Amino acid sequence: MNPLDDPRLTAMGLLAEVHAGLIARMQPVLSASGLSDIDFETVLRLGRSPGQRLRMTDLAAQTGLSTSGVTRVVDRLERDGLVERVACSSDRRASYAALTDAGRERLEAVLPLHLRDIESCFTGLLSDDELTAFLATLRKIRDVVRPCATAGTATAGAATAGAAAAGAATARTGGGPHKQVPPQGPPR
Amino acid sequence: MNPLDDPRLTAMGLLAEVHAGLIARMQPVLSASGLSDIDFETVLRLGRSPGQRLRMTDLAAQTGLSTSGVTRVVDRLERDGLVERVACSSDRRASYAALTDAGRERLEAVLPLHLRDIESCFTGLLSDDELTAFLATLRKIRDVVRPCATAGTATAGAATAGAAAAGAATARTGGGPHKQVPPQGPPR
DNA sequence: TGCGGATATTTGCGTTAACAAAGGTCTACA
DNA sequence: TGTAGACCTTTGTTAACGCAAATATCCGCA
Repeated sequence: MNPLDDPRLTAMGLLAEVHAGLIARMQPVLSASGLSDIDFETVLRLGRSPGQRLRMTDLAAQTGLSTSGVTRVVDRLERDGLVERVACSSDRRASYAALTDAGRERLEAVLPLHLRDIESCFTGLLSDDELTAFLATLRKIRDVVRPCATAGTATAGAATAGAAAAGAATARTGGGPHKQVPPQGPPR
Repeated sequence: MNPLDDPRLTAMGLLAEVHAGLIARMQPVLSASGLSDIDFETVLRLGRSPGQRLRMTDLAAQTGLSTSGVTRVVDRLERDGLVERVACSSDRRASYAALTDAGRERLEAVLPLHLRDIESCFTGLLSDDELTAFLATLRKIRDVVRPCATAGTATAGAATAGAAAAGAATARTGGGPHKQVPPQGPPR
């Protein structure tokens, strides 16, 4: 038996294949709206955040991009008028990336089609129970590979300052010193 | 209720987060061995293929890279001595990327550590039943987003010529005209 | 045999992202 | 007050990838 045919490798490959396949399926709708994957994710995360804005660093933590990557994404989105930089009043080092009205409109325009895509290639294929189980398994893995993503739910201290959970959008609104969680590995 | 908090978006985000998190977790072991993600995937797929070789185009289909991307990956791997180009005797346009002994050794050297990583962050977290169910769900999605990946199992005709299934390594060994399946979307 | 369309690979060019370093700002502490 | 260290963002550099074009080869058909 070839050790290269280990079922664990197959499992990883299947997961990667599904992810890549879904991304590829979503792409036409997104790019028809003039947004790359990362553009869409950025705009979506801003839209989900309180005040439709996020500090550059928090955006980097949420998207998995480096901070310089975020700088350039926001450069592009700002050039297109979808996002604008807003100075942070409480910390002059920081700046917010804030969704503009045009950005919000663009986002709401793609959303129905995008949701239809997700529905038709992913969630809609599964029964309620199956989807629930699938998501539960994903969360179980997520909690191991990105432990900080679940922080911020119970502990109110500054120890939870790192990246915000993907779906929770619990970004801090500003203020105190940021005890940055040491990066748990090279980004991406 | 904010339409941006749709559970379908959360589901997609969770899947993406798990995938990215797993990749990040695997990276240290791989890069300690001098291989990038894509290097490892390339070498692994070659190792799994009959004769430890694959035509450039087939490699592109399996990895999701463009053909030019494969050219460059193989350039790098060849420079490092892990892979070599071998002329295809039956079609002088084509060339194989073939794993060298050094490539095979490198691959077998990382494999135990890599499998340990997968085990500790993914498969090992789940009961047998849960893993089975998870993989079944993934396959269900895969069959929709990448229909050609399951071809080649029953139908013996030339219609199955496109990409080989991720785990099956059923690459054609040469010969007939290649009815390339139209790309089912922009790669990656 | 000879021609035309299709296929396999490589190369030029533009875009994007990560890493490293720089510049400005904040907090803590003496 | 003043200094040290940490932090936020941006910019320069380098690497990787996709697209389009170029080149070589193959296959079908007259």
